[in-house]
Amino acid sequence: MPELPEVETIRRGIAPWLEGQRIAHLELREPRLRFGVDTELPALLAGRPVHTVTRRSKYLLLALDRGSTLLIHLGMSGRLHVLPTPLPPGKHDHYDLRTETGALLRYHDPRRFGSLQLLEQAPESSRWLRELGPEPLGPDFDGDYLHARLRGRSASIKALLMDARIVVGVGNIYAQEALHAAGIRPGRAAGRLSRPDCHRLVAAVRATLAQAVAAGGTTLRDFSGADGKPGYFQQDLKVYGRLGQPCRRCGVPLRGSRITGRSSVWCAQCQPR
DNA sequence: AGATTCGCCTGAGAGC
DNA sequence: TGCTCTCAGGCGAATC
Repeated sequence: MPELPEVETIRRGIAPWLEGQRIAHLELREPRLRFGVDTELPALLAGRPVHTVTRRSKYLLLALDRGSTLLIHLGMSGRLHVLPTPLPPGKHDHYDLRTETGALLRYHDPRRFGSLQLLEQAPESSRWLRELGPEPLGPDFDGDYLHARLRGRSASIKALLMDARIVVGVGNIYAQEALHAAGIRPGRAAGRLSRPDCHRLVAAVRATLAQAVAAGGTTLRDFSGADGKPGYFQQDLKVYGRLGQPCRRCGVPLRGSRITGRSSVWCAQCQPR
């Protein structure tokens, strides 16, 4: 389930194979991804250069010529692998992107929640990116900003931490981890967080994500990097998926609940309010 | 406007 | 063994 660290891991893995190369061919075997992939895309992409591979939120942006951008989202089960040698496509291998130097990128996505779209406009003003909040590891995400955005909001802090309009890239795993690290209960009303709470939480979000990026992401079931290797942040998880097990910090059994439809685990002792 | 739920998907695991 | 049920979740759309 790719969140920011997993997408960043993929970006770092594929960028050296794509930047400065030309697209030879897109083989689109299954256009029924999210929103439906334009079946004209192979014709539109053939022969075009890839200048840069960047990330915004959980999107990968391949900057092409003429101001176009190929926008890739991995949904929650998407994987992009660089294949050292061509292999016959398997089930759920929905597209291949081949460069003129022969690099082969293969997209695999059992749940098909991912998307592939060609933008002809500046990506940051597209409907997909324009409403997004700041990058959690960037300079605009700080305690004062978060405090201002949470003021007056009655929804849980966990729900708003996962709201991409407030801050991007934080999904269910890292929201739970950051809240544990900051000592804040996930179900607490966001508007009731003090300014120091917000500073602590921002520091925890940044530290958690940075550690996860350094570890190559979290591999639970199906995530792996562009080289096919799994991440290893899962061994550092303090609360996610550990309902009933002892808190790694204090030993008390971890509690769980459902917050806006998503499972949440926390420590009643380390996260008092 | 804000809060919450639904729907899109398939695979894994539990229970019978 | 094999069926059915539940859960997982990013995120846009729909609903409350």
